[in-house]
This record gives sequence, structure tokens and C-alpha cells, in this order.
Amino acid sequence: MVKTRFAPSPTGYLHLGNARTAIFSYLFARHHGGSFVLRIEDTDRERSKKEYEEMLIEDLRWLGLDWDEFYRQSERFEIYDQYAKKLLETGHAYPCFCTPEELERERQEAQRRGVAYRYSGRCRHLSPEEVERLKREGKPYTIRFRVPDGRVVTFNDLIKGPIAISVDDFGDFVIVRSDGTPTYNFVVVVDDALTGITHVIRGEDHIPNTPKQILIYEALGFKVPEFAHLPVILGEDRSKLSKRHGAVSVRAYREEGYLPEALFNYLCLLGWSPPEEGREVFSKEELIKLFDLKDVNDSPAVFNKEKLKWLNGVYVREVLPLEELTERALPFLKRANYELVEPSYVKRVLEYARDAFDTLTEMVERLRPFFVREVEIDDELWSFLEDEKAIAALSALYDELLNRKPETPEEARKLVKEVQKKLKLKPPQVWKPLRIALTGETEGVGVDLLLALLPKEVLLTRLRRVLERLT
RNA sequence: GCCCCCGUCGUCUAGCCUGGCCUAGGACGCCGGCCUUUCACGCCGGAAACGCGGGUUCAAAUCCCGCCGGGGGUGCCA
Repeated sequence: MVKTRFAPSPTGYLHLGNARTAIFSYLFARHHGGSFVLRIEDTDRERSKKEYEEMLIEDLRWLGLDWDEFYRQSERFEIYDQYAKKLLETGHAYPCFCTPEELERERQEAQRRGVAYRYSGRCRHLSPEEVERLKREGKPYTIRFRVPDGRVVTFNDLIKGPIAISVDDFGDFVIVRSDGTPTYNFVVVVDDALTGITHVIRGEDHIPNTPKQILIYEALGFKVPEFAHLPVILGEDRSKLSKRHGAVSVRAYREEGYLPEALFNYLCLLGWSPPEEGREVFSKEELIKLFDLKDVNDSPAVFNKEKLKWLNGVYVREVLPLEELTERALPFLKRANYELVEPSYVKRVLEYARDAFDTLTEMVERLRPFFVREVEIDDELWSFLEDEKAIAALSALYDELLNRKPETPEEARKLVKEVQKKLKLKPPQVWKPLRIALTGETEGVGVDLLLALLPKEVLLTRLRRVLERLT
């Protein structure tokens, strides 16, 4: 059975790149009817924070992911100890008493000579007696993995194809720190092996780690899983997507009024393409059905906010059921402190005006005239209203609305047209002042919608205030 | 420096494995038009790419080599 995992470290918000990795791992597992594990990689106790872990989980859930198993590495230290001991016993690892200062010197020396740095292996050959003596003296030590000489580790990456890396590129590496905590390359193997992960799907920045991990798998007698390394997500300048590029956390997009379904869908389009050409809008269920690692592109993708915005708009106006869209919209309208935020009313407005915005924060702006009681009109716009014809049109409209409030946009257009004809005006001569009177803007959603949807008394109040000031 | 990965329109991508169907297809964005009470939405149309140089071949985006460019790694971070 297929089993994948997503293993974030709780050191910050859920990054878009990690979110995509999580999504691909999730889709792959679900596609194969397998299971998906969430593992918190908090072995670095300095940087790991409980709050981050909570936000990570919340964001993952918000995106629509669910998992079958959950655990923290910080709860499994005894297990790692056990395996470290085993490596020590079998000679695959050894204690290293080199101090950070000594290692730093080695590193600088290597750099000065222009050669690749790798640990010298100085502690490799300490006799058991020496080790005992140093330990008794209380000298702190790390545990290093003994990398076999001259080996070339190969693996067949499911996305990149065959990869071969010589162990000459790295020296014996630390698997247990001097404070007794295990390091990433070690625990990742123990956990993946013990929990039966069949496919390790992660970012391509982990490719250099893979041979180290394969050596540990072998030393411990574990079965080596399949690996799939996803190309990274880039910013506009083609460097790895980071804070410098603006909003890069799932949280930020959530707060900006993006829908989880759209973000999920968009992230999938970054690097993966559907087998059937020409379609880009997919539900999670469809993605589970269609997703395959063989359709993942092996070159990095630039994150394009414009396209995400467009796709979000597609979800807003076409995909989400009206009921659902209303639910999502309400918190945003409430947060804006609008007065006319009543669910059934909001639903009715969205029914007609959902094609006017791409994101929910954009909605808050664009649909403002529907939800506030009164609108402000800038001085410069008054000049358009201080016009004989405009005044005539507005007062005629006001009189009509008094006893004939239109219930649909069609009725509204009919009513305005009658007034326009009667006063012998051109359409814009009545629509434009009416728009300004009702919204304080020169552009925006259809005025017919406002006439049909806005409560009668709100409509009349706005017109009355304008007319009072004009006459 | 060394190691690894990558290189099709501005961007996401299809095509590459299994050369000819590619006059290189789709999408976002951009430009123009239509619709229209405005802005959008929608519809129609357009500009826009095989990094460079060598091979192999009747034929190369597709296969091979070199170069250039970009990215990542090089920790007692993950």
C-alpha cells in the first residue's frame, strides 16, 4: 500500500512551496488509495514553536488536507536513541569528540585551499579505550555516521530520473548532536522506515541529502523507499520564493480573501499538468483521480499571483455554489463593519454581483454600495450632479421609486429607460448621475443591480440627500 | 570552488521517452474589437517561445556533445 507523508518543521507559517509539496504528497497517496501522514519535524528545539505547529495544522486543514496519522519527532527521542545505539554497535557510526571550533578551522582551511570541505574523519579510528577515557573526562561528543569510502549512491527519482552522487562529496556526518538530540538526516530515515513510508515526496533541495539517507537505510537494514523530488517554486526574479517576493504564506492568501479550493487548484498547476489538455479548473476529487507523479514537470516554476487571482475569480463566479460563496463572504463583510450584512440579503446580492470581483477582499471594496447605508460623494463629483438635466433625472427617478421599487434588474432598467425617454435624455445622462448619487463612484457594479437589490428606504435616502443638497 | 538539478511565448504549461502529424497547441497577463449605464464579467481576434554552437539524420523542440544561463546543496538547520 502506498503511504506518503508531509513533514514540516514548525518554524514559521506554512509556505506556499511547502503547501504544494503537502498537496502533491496527499494527492499521490489518495490517488493510490493509500494513507497520508503528517509529521512535525521539531528536533531543533531552538527554533521549533508550538504556535507555529498549530498554525501549520490549521492552514493545512483550511486547504482541505486530512491525514491518517500524526506525530511529533520530539516525542520519539527514545526510538532514535535506540537506532543510534544500533549504528554504534554495528560500527556504522562512531563518537566524535571534535569541537565546533576545530571543525570550523578545518572548514576554513578547506575553503582557503579551494577544496571541497568534508570532515577529516579524525575521530574515526579512536580506540575503544580512548573513547572510554574521553567520555569519562566528560568531553562532549557527537555521533557521526561512517560513510563508506568511494561509494557512488544511485537512486531513480520518480520525477528527475536516475541520479548518482558520489559519497566523496561529503564526509562522515553528524547523526546525534552533542546535546544528545538526533539530526534531520538520521531521524527522517528512522521515521520513514518505521512508519512504512513507501514514497518520499519532497522539495528538490533535499536531493543532496538523499544519498546520506540511503546509506543509513542500508546500514539499518531498512527497505529504501521511492523518492520523488519536486522542483522548487520561484519568485518573479527566478530565485527561490521567499518573503522578499511578498506574500508567500498560505495564511496571507487566506487573509487576502483567496478561496482554499482555488489556491489548492492553482498550486497543483504549478509543476503538474493534467493528462487531458486544455482544462485547468479541477476539484480536489478530480485531482485525486487524475494526479500522477509522471505528469509533474521537472523544471522550477515561477509563482504567478495574477493567474492565481484569475483562478480565484473563476471559483468565485462559477465554481462555488451560491450558498457556499455567501458563507465565505460573510466574515469579510462583517470585518469591514458594513451595516447591511444580513445572510439572505448578502446571498441575493452575490447572486447578481459575484462576477464583479476575484477575491473576497476585492468584494469588500467593489460591493461596498450594497452594504453601507450612506455613501460619500467627493466634491469633484458633485459637479456632475450640479446640472439641470441630472437634477431633473434624479428627482424624476426619486418620484418613480417612491411607489415603484423595482424587484429585478430588468424592471430597474425598464424604469430608468422610461424616465430617460420621458425627459428626452441620452442613457448616460441619467445613468451617470444616478450612479454617482447612489455610490459616490463613477464606475462599479451595475446601477440596475443597486436599484433592484438595495432596500427601498436606503435607496430613497441616498437620493433624497443628494436632491436636498442640490436644490 | 566543488557536487547536484533545470533551460519551449513575459508567466504556468503541452509536445521530448517512441525524431516527420509543430506553419510549436492551451491558459494567465498584454493589445484590439464586440456587448454596454461605467468598471468588470462574457464573447471574438491579435502580438508573443523551442538559450547558443556543433554534430547524427532525408528530416531535430524532440537524439548526442560542448558552451552559456538559472536554481539548489555544500551545518552539531530542516
